[in-house]
Amino acid sequence: MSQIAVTLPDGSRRELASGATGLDLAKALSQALARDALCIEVDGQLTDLHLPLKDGATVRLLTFDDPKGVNTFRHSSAHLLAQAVVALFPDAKPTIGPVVDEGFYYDFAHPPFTESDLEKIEAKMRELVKAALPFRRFEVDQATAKTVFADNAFKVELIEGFEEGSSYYTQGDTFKDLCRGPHVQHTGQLKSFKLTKLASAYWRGKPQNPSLQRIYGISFPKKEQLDEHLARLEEQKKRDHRKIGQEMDLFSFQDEGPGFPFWHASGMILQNQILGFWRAEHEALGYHEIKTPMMLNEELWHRSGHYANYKDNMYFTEIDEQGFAVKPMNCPGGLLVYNFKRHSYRELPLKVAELGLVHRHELSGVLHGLFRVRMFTQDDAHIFCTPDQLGPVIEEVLHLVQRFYSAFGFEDVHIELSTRPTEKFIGEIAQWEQAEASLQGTLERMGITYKLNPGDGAFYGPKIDFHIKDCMKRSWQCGTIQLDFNLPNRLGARYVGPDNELHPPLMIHRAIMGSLERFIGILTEHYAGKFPLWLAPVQAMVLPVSDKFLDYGAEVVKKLRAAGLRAKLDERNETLGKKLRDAQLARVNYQLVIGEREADDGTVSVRTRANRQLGTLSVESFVGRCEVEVRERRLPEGE
RNA sequence: GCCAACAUAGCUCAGGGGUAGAGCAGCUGAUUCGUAAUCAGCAGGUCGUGGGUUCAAUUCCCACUGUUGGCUCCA
Repeated sequence: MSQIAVTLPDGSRRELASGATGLDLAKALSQALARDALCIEVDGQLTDLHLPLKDGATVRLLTFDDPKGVNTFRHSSAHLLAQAVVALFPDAKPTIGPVVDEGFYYDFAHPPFTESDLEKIEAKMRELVKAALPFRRFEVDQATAKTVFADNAFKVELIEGFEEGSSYYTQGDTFKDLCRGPHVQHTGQLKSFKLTKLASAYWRGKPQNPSLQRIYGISFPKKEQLDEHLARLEEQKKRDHRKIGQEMDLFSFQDEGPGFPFWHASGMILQNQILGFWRAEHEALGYHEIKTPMMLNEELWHRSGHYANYKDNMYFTEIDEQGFAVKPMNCPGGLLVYNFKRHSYRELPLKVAELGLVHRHELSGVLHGLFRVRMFTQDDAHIFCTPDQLGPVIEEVLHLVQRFYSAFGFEDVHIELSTRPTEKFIGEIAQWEQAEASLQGTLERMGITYKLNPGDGAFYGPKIDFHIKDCMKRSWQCGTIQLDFNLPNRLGARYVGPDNELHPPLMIHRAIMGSLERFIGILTEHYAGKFPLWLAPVQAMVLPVSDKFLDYGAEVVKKLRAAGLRAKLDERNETLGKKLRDAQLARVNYQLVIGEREADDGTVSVRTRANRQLGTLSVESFVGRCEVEVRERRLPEGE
């Protein structure tokens, strides 16, 4: 047979010479495709372009535009990295080099690398790119594979773990690496890359295994894409909430309390504004707010099951010879309040909110600004209801969550539904299925798109998680709705039904922000510290053109404060330019310049943080304008 | 917790085996200023903590504390 035919994604057929490869197909289609194609999908199987095509196959050429193409590209980049490392450090043993969300990494058995090693490795990689070494695939049986990689115990271990034979790839004459593939055509395609981080990691992630040196990198086909990526990282660094938090005096961390944030006055304004909004939203829906103690008798945590499952993350102490634990969660305390009196079915659904300060002992190495702390405020609520009420209750929470996020400008919300784990779960399967159907039905009725994670639920119930995207396209899991078939039983929660019998209520844990502290961290980076007026710690700075107008300035500030605005007077003996600059750098929403004209007319000259002149306004009309902006919780525009 | 790097003035950072430096912030004074940095002067540090080496340590070594980046992604 001298001809084969393949089907292309658009359904058309293409005839090729027998033995033609994916690359031949790409060449036949277009010059650009021959250059940009990274790998090919043949009957749903990813494979290499240099391999012959099967007659009658359905094929799809993949470029960097396809996520699978990105994967192949970055994976090949990891191999390029390994090749460079081995060339420079012949003793280094490559282990694994997978693709991750932000690029790729490769782990080597080798003493720690230094930053200057990274530069050398990058230079070697560029050399190898220039050489445009082809990737070639070889399939071998296990025994052969073991001889090929006999000098690398890690690879041998991997090979021993494989069910079938294995494959390896060469890049030029001197480098080969065990790999499932596929890979790009040649190293010349892997032009734009950057090694970003050095780290150590354990072989297979287990602390008892040898420690490996991990090198992280990122790569793109085009330099502009790399530059754009690096610019984005730069922007993220500029917006780092730890840096802005320091600049704006929002919070601090002290050696005396690692992982325990100290909230400064400006940061408390953010907290109080957010919580004011939060409370208003909850009150409107008939939530009751409670507050339970930070420390409770250890015996409660045994009964609740937290001791058994969570004690490594809890803080313990002793009071009057009794063991006590600092609460890592609010639910047991909340249930004590629920159990304090008898409840009727007529009270359900009962919605009980708690802004609970919880402490969790996180490993010292994972602490990270406000994003990972050991003490935080959960915007918790527990809803007690009957199974029949589940749908409407969930619908109300979904609306609330979306309204809440949208107030901060988070419109891109991604929702995931996690269902019963296959093993290790409590409760009846029928109960799970009813609840899952109810959650799923509600999501679908509301026309919400969501991702289903079968088996990912907690052992005590299914859950819905909310992920928000910040303006830098980073995703953050914040809100959660978790059904709990466990705790009401463990702690004996009941209500009296219409049948005058006692029944366990269905308990729902839910949070919108998750952690207030972390949410403020996210907001800080999302807004780059340029908070909307309703949140801003300092909303207006009054700037006298000279200290002759300090008295009038004080009068203006007094009026603004009387109207509920957070205003300050810059009393320093500085030039106007200096005061403007400092107010701008302090991210104050409005700069109010006052001089002779304004003092005479009772006005202020208004300049916005976005550097727009609003002209001269009477103090009253400026206040009116701000009141509207605050009431509507208007978001900053184009700053 | 583990691996690595780092810790110098309120902040950002330079320096280096022999009495510690800059810019900004602060204070004092001059200037009285119209939309992103006025000028001059002053003050400010047990160089994270503890130990060791040395005639001498902030600098070199060790430990501790804290911070930073990693520690799920499987050839």
